[in-house]
Amino acid sequence: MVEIRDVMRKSELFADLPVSMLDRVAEAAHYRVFERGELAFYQGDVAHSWLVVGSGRMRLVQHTVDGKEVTVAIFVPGDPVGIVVAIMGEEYPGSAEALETSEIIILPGELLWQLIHEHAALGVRILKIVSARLHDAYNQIRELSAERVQRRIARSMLRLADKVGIKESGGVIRLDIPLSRQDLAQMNGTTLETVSRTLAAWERSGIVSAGREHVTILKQDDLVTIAEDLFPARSA
Amino acid sequence: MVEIRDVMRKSELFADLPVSMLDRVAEAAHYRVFERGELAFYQGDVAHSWLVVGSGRMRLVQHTVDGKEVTVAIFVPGDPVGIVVAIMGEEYPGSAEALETSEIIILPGELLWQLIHEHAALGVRILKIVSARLHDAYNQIRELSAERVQRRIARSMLRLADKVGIKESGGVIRLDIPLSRQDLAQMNGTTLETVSRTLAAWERSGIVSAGREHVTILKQDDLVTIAEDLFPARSA
DNA sequence: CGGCACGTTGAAGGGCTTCAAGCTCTGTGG
DNA sequence: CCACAGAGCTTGAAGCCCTTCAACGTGCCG
Repeated sequence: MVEIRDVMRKSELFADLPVSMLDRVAEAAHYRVFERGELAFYQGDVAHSWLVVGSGRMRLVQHTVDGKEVTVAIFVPGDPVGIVVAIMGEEYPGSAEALETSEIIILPGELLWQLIHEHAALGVRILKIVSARLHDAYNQIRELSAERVQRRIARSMLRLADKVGIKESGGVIRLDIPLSRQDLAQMNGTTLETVSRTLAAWERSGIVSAGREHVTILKQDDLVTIAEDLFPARSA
Repeated sequence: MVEIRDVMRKSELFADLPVSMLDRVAEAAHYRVFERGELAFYQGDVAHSWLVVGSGRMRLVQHTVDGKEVTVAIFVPGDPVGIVVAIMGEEYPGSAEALETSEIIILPGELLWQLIHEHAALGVRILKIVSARLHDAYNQIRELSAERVQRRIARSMLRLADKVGIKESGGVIRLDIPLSRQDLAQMNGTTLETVSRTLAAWERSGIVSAGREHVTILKQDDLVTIAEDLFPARSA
């Protein structure tokens, strides 16, 4: 079980803030474990509280009118989730779902409102985080608008490598997250069949090694080439 | 020519803030006119300053590796542009381009940094704006991931109606912006030909009236139906 | 060891892109 | 004032990337 203070110390959000402030946050914190597939909050609900991921992974998922699901963001330990809407009392922009068993710290939005007014540096810290997410979102919009599926999948895997990649010997990077074809499809606006075919092709080329809900990057450079380079979608 | 104080009063960002603060902002402000197609800042540049749109329209555009352009956001008078990255001194997430002759107020990022620390409410105000944009971006990601071109175009036109729509008699809404097929294509991740064909179909159904760089919504309800409803992409 | 979720592979088809050719406005200079 | 150039737009045709449907493996777990 994670320690609340420990999570805060390691989080970009709270690191180096006055101890008195951390005390007040820790005091207001609740702790809960979410199992895989459980939702911590629901798209459209009015946000009174927000989360910090203690351990595990969560994703922010949006539902379309015709029942599809789209993953718009992934969160790892230390990341705040739903923080801005909780400050304002607005609606959650998506549902928060645990990708695996996750320890979550639940905090009231109101407290944050007070703390920001007392300590503007905290506001700047939050701005920085939200700004980075907006940046990511814009990049994702560009990719979805203009790029082929294969390239989008390559990019998302490289992003995942940054977030949850574990480096092993020989430049091999294991993605430490349960990652089904369906998950990759939802992150890239495609179907599980297309992901399956793409991964199979990459596997034949020795670029990745893919198992059940699990992917390992063998040749990162080749993946970067696919993601960045300019070849008009030839099949591998 | 717009008055700086006037723009600030009407802007969501500054409205109701202390006069002393507005004074300091106005003092640091520069004024410049950008003609259609001119860029106010460039994707990837380090941000030292940010903008407020005084009059006209600007868009944030990203460039892909293979030379395509993608519009990720549109800004109208009162909107701040590049504000968060300017506070932090990070890189602009895209280039800011004038869609028509626009009066722009240019402000240093550093000043904002100081003001936030003196007056936390300003930070909250910025947070609110950025949060709304992130929300928009997530919605756009969902649409691009899971929805057909026709529906995306319908949605973007409804959004534009909110932003720059001028209501005329009989529920008719004129989009007050130079809007070419190419522009609509770049906002929706498609091609100008597809946009042309879609608009032509809608025109035949009497839903819109489209001219050279100009669109008017005749039947908003029908457009909402296309954007929200669940019909499997039948052609009009 | 059977059930079920995850994954693979094939085949068909369609929405969109791409390429191409020609049209129609709008502004401009002779 | 008119012609012309060029940007914006239309329309057709070809084709392909990707989705969709379908059937069948495969591995995990109770």
